[in-house]
Amino acid sequence: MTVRTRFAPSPTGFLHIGGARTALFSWAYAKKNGGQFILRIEDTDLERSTPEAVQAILDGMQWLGLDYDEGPFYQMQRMETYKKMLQTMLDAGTAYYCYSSKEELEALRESQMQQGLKPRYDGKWRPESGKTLPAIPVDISPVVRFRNPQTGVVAWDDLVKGRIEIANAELDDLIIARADGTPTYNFCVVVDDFEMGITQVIRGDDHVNNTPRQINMLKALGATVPQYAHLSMILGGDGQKLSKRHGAVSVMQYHEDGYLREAVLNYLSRLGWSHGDAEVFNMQQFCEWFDLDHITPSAAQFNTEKLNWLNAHYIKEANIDVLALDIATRLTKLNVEVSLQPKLQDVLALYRERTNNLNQLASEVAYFYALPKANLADVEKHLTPEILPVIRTLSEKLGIIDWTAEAIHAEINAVVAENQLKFPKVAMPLRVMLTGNTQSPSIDQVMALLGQKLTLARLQKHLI
RNA sequence: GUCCCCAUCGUCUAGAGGCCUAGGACACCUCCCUUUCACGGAGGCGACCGGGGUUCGAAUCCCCGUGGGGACGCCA
Repeated sequence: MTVRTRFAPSPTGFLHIGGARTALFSWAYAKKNGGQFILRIEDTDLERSTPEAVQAILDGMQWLGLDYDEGPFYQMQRMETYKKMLQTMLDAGTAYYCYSSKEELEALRESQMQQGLKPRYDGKWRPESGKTLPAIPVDISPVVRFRNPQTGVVAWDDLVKGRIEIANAELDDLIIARADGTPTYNFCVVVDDFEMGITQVIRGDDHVNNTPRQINMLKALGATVPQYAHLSMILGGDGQKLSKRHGAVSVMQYHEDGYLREAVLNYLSRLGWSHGDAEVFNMQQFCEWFDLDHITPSAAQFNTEKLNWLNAHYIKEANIDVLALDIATRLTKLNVEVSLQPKLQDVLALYRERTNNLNQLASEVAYFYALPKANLADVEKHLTPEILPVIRTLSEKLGIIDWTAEAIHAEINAVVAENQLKFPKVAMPLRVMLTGNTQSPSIDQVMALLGQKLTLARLQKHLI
């Protein structure tokens, strides 16, 4: 049987890091096994689903390069199918109408909680042989409930967590269609996973408790039960759960914040999954290696430091033209217009090894295209009255040489020797004057790249 | 409260009874390189939650604690 996996987010917000990892693992599992990966938008919650969120999820998937073979399917467009299935179950007696009001159920829940019981439906409207159902109230439109078995156990061999068994006695008759007739999550999932022929359901840990109910419904429908793999959650850097209020961040935010998709992908791959000592690998390699056997069942904490390290690695490895395109965009956001000279690719070649972030890289190279403003403390510290004459002499000599890093280096060396100075004594003021910074690559290389004209002009400004 | 899940360095993890005086990676520290800051190179610090079993032998298996997390919606 060919492998078919799916990613089924609800469009109530952006694609966050946990969802992205779930999608990544499902995607990789399909790729690894030559199967299909399906995207399904679970938008049956009219209250909270938004088209913006749908778009945000699609954008996130695209940025990460998680392409799907089928979909996106939208559950709201599949109502006919759900209604048909609902009727089938009603006819078969595996589902029934329930006229209990919300208030009634609320009261029930409360009293059960007080008694220290697990809150659950009391089965008031559950048809039973020999049982007389209450009179149907006229003012209540009914919900539909699944008639869950009351005895025995539901068990499955979770591909991540191992065997899990739950007594049916722990389960109650869940609502599968609301009073307005729309089906609920647990029912749609079951119908879709069944009809879409999903073979492995890879999803978040928080669905473990839904699994036994879904298995029971699948069985009631006569469907083959897929395999399940429940991924543990990703905790924030502080070890706390991620939520809208606490640290949950859109994957697109990582793009904004200067991360390369390759770094995010590689990082996410290693969160909860491993392949021996392998740390750095691309997605092709990942798809070859990926398996469910090496997923950790415990929760993982997000660690920005390691992401940064991977980001540094991928910045070094990136195709220089692709990198230049990205950095040019970021420079534009900094109101810096990239000119033809010096070539951005050359600048990046000199700078890319020194950073772990694209935004940082952009701001570090900005001075090539816009006049830098050195901070006062640096100016005072390095542009001393003693050194300025030396720089002036150097500046004059620089005006008449071949503009190569070697020649520049030789000139600096010459003045350093003449004045019996140390190299940094001259290099530092040059840095401040030319880059506005006290940190840069070799100053001779910077000057070579900046060009003779710009270099002399910037020096001149400080020598007046 | 009830049910379910989890537990190796600060963090991500390797580990399927002897290969473990527990390996790798990030971070941290030291040194080297050096034209500043990085990069890079070489070292270092650092963990099997506790207690009982099982076994010749347990990080690995079992039980009990403890701690953490999840679920208990006409949300997904």
